[in-house]
Amino acid sequence: MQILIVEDEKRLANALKQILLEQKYMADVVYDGQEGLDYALSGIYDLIILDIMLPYKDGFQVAYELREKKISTPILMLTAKDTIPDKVSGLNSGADDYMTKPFAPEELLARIKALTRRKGEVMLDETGFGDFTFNSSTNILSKGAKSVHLNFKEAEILKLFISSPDAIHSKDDIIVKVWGYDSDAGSNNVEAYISFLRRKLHFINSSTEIKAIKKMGYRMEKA
Amino acid sequence: MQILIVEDEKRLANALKQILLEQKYMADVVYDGQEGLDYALSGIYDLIILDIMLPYKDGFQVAYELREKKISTPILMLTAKDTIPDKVSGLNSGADDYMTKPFAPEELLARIKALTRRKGEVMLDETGFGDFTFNSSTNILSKGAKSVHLNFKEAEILKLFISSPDAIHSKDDIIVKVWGYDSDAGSNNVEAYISFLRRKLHFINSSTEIKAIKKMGYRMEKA
DNA sequence: TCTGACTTTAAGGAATTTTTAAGGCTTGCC
DNA sequence: GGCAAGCCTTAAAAATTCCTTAAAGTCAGA
Repeated sequence: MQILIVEDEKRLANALKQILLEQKYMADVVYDGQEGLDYALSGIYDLIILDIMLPYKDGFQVAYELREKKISTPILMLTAKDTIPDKVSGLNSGADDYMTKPFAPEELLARIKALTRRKGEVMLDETGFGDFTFNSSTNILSKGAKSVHLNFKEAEILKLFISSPDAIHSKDDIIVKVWGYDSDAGSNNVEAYISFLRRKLHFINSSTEIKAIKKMGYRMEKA
Repeated sequence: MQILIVEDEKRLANALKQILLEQKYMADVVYDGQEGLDYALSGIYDLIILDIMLPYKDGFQVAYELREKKISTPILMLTAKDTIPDKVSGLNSGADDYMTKPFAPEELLARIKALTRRKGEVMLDETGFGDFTFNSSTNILSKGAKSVHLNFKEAEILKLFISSPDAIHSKDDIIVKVWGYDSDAGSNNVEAYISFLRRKLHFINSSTEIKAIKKMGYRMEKA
């Protein structure tokens, strides 16, 4: 997850970067509007944190030009003034959310989460269990040199197991969480996917097992 | 972990409750804002899931009044609209997080976990009697280094004995509770399973005994 | 429209659980 | 001792649950 910070108060900019790094986001910092625009146009960012008061080109202008050029990266505007006019201009110019300074890091993180979630996937990044690692933004499962791509449902199920290790997940549970509460998937759907997952775990030579406990569900276990 | 659901769409409300119950949360459901406020004021909840559009009193208002009254229970707002103004009002009115409908159960659970993490208690389903322990989520019976897996019916019967120690359980009792009211299992079924259980207790070197009391039933006794 | 990735469905076989049934034990009583 | 009643154990049949794979369906992008 790449975040661009465009903020001329260096003190604040660095504090922001610090907060983000602690949360395992990658963050780049630039100090004026023009530079911000140049960087943002690369399109590699997942979110832009954009101050309004900036040298050379203000935040409104940057946001506007970005949208003009069809860059749809979410923008979180920062403003020192808590005035309605500013808010409105911010939203009109293409920002997705705004926040007034000063703000609590908590709030910043909540908003970042909200804005980046919209693109679909959650950003748990690299997690793991036992001897493998799983990158939930690329859905790549790997161990050592070997790796394999998981499709959506495989990934969802794996994330379930990773998120509550040692728990046993019933088929109904898995259906509700992965297929949805009003789906008409049956137990065989789960069985099929468990089978796919096992095959892929085996393919990367992981010794982690997904064990079935009859009438109860499945449980992932380290070797 | 007690959760209050304030949601007027009954279908959704019940689905939510279902999801939560499966995760071993306790959940209460109310269908309008006023009632939601009344319940929440009791302060017994660890989390409140609050819809915005509600009869009598909307979610913003409920959240606001709760915070006014110094109730700091975490609030997870639900909104059908994915608009910035809503998000902002939600956060400003005192919500801790919000989620737009429709949502994946996965996401809901992740957020609940995040919001309630502070009190983070995990429930281990370990019980025991005499010299053995029994994990009722994995159905593993163990003593010291030795352990053995119980199948469904064995586990049900053992749980019966553990739940009311020292009681005498008649065969009819056991049949009703484990096989069901209208089953056609006979006393020999129970005898067979008692036998299986004894063998497994012996296998792990437990000195706990299941004694038969003629014409009456069985009782589990410490050595 | 075709292709390729993903998902669902179906079916046979493997593994485990549950039931059934038959014979053996123990106890108490004649 | 002989017998009956109740309980115990075990093997094997029956039923259920789980596994795997192939084939068919679905859907979005080239």
